[in-house]
Amino acid sequence: MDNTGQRESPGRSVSVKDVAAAAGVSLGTVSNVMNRPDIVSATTRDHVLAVIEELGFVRNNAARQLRAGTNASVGMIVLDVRNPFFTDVAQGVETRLGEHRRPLILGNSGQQPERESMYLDLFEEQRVSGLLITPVGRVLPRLRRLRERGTAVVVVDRRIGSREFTSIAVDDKRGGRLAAEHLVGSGRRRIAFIGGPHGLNQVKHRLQGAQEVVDATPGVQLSSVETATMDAAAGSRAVADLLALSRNARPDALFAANDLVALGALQALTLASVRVPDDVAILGYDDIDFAASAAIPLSSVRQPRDELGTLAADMLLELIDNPGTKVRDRVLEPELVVRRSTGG
Amino acid sequence: MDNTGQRESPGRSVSVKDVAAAAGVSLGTVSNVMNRPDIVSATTRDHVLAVIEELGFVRNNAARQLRAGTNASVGMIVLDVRNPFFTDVAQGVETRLGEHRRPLILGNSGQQPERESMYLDLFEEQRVSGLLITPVGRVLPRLRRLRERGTAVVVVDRRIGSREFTSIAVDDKRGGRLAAEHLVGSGRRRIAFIGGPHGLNQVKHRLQGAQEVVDATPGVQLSSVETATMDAAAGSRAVADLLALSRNARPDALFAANDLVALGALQALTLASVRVPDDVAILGYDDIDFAASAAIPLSSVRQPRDELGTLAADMLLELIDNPGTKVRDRVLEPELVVRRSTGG
DNA sequence: CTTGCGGGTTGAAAGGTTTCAACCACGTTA
DNA sequence: TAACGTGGTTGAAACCTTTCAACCCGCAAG
Repeated sequence: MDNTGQRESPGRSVSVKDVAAAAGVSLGTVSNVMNRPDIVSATTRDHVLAVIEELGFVRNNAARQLRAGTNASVGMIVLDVRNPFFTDVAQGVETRLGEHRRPLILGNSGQQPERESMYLDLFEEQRVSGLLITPVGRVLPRLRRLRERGTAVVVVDRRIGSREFTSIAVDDKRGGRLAAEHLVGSGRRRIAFIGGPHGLNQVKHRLQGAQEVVDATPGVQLSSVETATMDAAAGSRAVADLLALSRNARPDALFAANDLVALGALQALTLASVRVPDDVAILGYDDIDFAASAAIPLSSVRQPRDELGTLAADMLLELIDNPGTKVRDRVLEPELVVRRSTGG
Repeated sequence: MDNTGQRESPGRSVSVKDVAAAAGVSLGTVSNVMNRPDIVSATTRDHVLAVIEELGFVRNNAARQLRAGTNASVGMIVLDVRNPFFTDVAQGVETRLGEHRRPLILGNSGQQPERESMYLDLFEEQRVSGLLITPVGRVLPRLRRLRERGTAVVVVDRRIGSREFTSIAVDDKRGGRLAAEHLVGSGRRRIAFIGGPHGLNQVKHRLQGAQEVVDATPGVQLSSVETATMDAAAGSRAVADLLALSRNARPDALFAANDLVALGALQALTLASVRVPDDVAILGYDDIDFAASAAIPLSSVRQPRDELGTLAADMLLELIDNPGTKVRDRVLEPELVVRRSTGG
């Protein structure tokens, strides 16, 4: 009550009880000041607030959550924080959630199921009120359980086949078709797809879309190099493999499953003095900001990533506020952006 | 006890009490199974684990934390998630923490003091065991309070003048000198620094370093365009301003406070048909992965970002395990990477 | 036969908040 | 004058886990 504040003993921290004592009110009143300021008289309210400030009281969230049973935070598990596509999406989510005073807790699976699982544990134990996830491993049972517990779940950038969970994604098959049509249309005949693992739906569908177009066009062939991850290094390695092929077996176009892979491929090709787009065209996916400023500006299939983020957040908020909302499955359209790497 | 598991009522979730009842043991034993498995007999342990699994019990972290008084999580507040430099650092931190089974909760201030403050509130209420922060606003008092409460604090990528907090950073003044020396050495005479706000120490020191070199070299002048943020858009805008200058007042070299700004500047110059590096040289900072693959590969002052991340994590862990550790102030050395944008 | 010991287990307290029924003081209405 | 609201405030219960002293039981030592 009369200590000088500064030298707070590091052991125990100030609790509502201390505040109540110092302010000469009951414990419940202090709580009311923080949670329903309107029902407490102006004078006591101001007084209590002053005491709180003076004592440096900070509510213990664990206790609050335990009693109240709710946690405002939302968890998000992304595939790869180092991929600007995901940070852009996360950014969109974060700002929208921020408007509703909900913190976003970001977890990075890095495409590893174990890490994804670790973050699921964390969020589940934490009882977050909502979860946004771009799944890697077999997480459907976990998600079901989460939802049974009352956690809102939105699957991002991937369509869960069984319309079981609300999801938002960009039409990957369509993106694959756009890509292939463009490459074929500009005269390419031997297309190589680079990306992986094929277990990821994003990858699979983009490849499928391309395959459809190729199948429908005589004289064009599509091969595929499966990678373990989707970063620039993987792109470079894939190109190394392709360059090992005999000259006329080599592809004349690369379709990369994302821009990082494409940029890696571009670098490797340049290093090997292969001319882009003359000898080989390159087409990426996502249209991250860096695609436009690449050595050879990169053509890419653009995903509306801001929209993806804000819409995902909106759907999640809706689901949190109104758990009865029925499952929705929004699909956004990708868009082809032609630049120099494909001869634009 | 005999419900089919699947149709768990969505209201109340399974608690230790339920597990204890179902397993026919006491509540304390269940807790022991989870926290000190070694002291409980193998048979009961296995049995309890089986029941846990069957009932889908997930410990309530709020209650655990309240009672145990500890939270394994570590919070980190970065300046800008969309800047690959920071995600690279965060990545390093995350993997190192992961090895110690500590989750990392990432908050993004986006260079906005209010958001920084919001995340500080969050982490403080959450009673995280450690905090990594690249500060924007005036947060010293907050940090002091945090530490008084027993939270380990490490300041990242910025040196707090008063050796009050453990910190790790890269020598920004040195970086500024390296940059200026290189530009001056390759014959440039009118250098413009782009970045901001100058309130950020990173920015200020890089500018100071450059200034020192310029001051020591007759015939060379340094001007500065202050920006509100440090993204590509800011770089483009700054260039627009510079291009408005009369032809012979224009700088012949740009030193950007980070690579994003540099890339933005590069794009704007290209668009305006200014030749890089012939008419204007550009030098960035950070050496993010995309610098090398830019249209004109970007020279840059490289910061050892992986090291920054892992060392920061190490220092924090040390501080958590051993709160008495005395304040340290590590400074890493930047390194100049010359590429084509400065005529390499 | 008693005592001591040690591995397992139990039961209850404790932790800090929110919530809610009860209560109070003080006008207002019948 | 009695009954009734009403705006504020109170006190205790409840949330779910961890922790720790106490206890139990079987066995070895004295």
